[in-house]
Amino acid sequence: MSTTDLRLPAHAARSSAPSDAARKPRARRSARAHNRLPQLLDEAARLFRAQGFHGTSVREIVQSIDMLPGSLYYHFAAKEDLLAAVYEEGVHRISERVLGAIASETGAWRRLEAACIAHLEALLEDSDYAQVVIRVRPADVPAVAPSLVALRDRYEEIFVGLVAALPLRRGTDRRSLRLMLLGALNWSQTWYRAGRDDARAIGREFVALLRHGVPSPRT
Amino acid sequence: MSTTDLRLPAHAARSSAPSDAARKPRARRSARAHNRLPQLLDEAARLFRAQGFHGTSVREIVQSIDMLPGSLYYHFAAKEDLLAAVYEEGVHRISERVLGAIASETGAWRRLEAACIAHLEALLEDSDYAQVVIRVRPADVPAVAPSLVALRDRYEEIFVGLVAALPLRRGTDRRSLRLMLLGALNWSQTWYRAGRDDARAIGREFVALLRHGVPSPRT
DNA sequence: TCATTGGCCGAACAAGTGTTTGTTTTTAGC
DNA sequence: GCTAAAAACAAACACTTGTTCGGCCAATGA
Repeated sequence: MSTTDLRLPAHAARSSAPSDAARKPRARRSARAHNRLPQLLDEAARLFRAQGFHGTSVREIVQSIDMLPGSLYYHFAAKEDLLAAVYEEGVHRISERVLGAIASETGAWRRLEAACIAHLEALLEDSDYAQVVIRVRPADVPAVAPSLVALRDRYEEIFVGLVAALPLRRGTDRRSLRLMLLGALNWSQTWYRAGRDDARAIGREFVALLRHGVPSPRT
Repeated sequence: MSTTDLRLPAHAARSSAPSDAARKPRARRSARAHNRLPQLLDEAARLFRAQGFHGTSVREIVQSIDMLPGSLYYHFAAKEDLLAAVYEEGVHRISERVLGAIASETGAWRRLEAACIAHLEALLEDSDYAQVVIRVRPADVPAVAPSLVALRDRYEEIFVGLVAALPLRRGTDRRSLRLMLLGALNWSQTWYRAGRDDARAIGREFVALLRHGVPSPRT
């Protein structure tokens, strides 16, 4: 399912012939019981989210799970590939959540609203992985930037579809609509504070504002 | 005019008595002919905007203006204070631009629109300074974070006023309105591409969407 | 003309960076 | 129980990071 060309460490290099056609799906490496890759990813997500990519050192990441810096390079060829893995998982989680939310809804506007709420919940109250997707700029990680952009674009395709389904007057600029909505949603990461704000309420409010406009007086 | 408690280098320390009342406005240090502080700030803004704070080293900054790393510390006590200076200048520039734009407009909605367009122009097509304000997160620069937040909050007060002036139905949540609008505007930094997109058009479009809502069919 | 000092150089410092390599321990399959 | 691979250790490497500090020189105001 992995679409990023994630550069793996040397020991996991492609088997043999450089031009072997019919490459197997390459079953995920056995995965033993004692494998701290999940914890490694969790910690990386936590720190990348809180401090960004350049603001987080590999020592910081491995320290909190009692691992040594060098051990990271058994799992990933470089720090940037660790970020790529976290990012991919983040996109995966948001996608799942959003797709799940819209599946049970009918009606273009209700589906869009459900998607926005799910997007926000994942972004504000859920996992660190999702937040990394919004927090870290692909340009900060040159080696894997194209992969990250591709992932994000593919995710936003969901919203392209949702907006396309809206019953709008002919000639309406649906791109602006989408960009405005997603921008407002994503930026909420800046001002959102748990307890004070509520993801569901924000999502509903923003969609309503976009749908009906701001309520004008004496109407 | 400086509101950030910008920690200056040692040679510019407060004169003498620790508890001297009636402190002079402290006229800006003489500023000789040969002073490359402006170029230093320009380069810092350029790089902080493109690569973020942690992604930019002090050597990178001074190198492009043929300065040595140590010389930076004649002007600033720390790298973080350089960022603070750039940030402050950025807020100053956006503020000037926005205030200038709304001064010549009457009518609450027209003023808001003018402000958004000016905000976007500064953010997308104008100076690096303004972009730093949106790009760099205060949390990335702990030592001066409070100052940065205060600056940004003070700037956003302009929009609080503009939104407060809108003729809306009683009970409308003006905070959501403002957050949605500013969020959408700020996030445009992510997808905007010079040539393809146009700041003025984006501003007009977003304000229109917020005012009237999306145009529904057969109305 | 001369003392003053703003502005910067030159050279280093200690700490931290991502990464490599050889080796050891642990686990799974036969 | 033996073996082969997985997973991680231990210890370094080469380099970059932000920062310090003494000295130097040109410009400035008297």
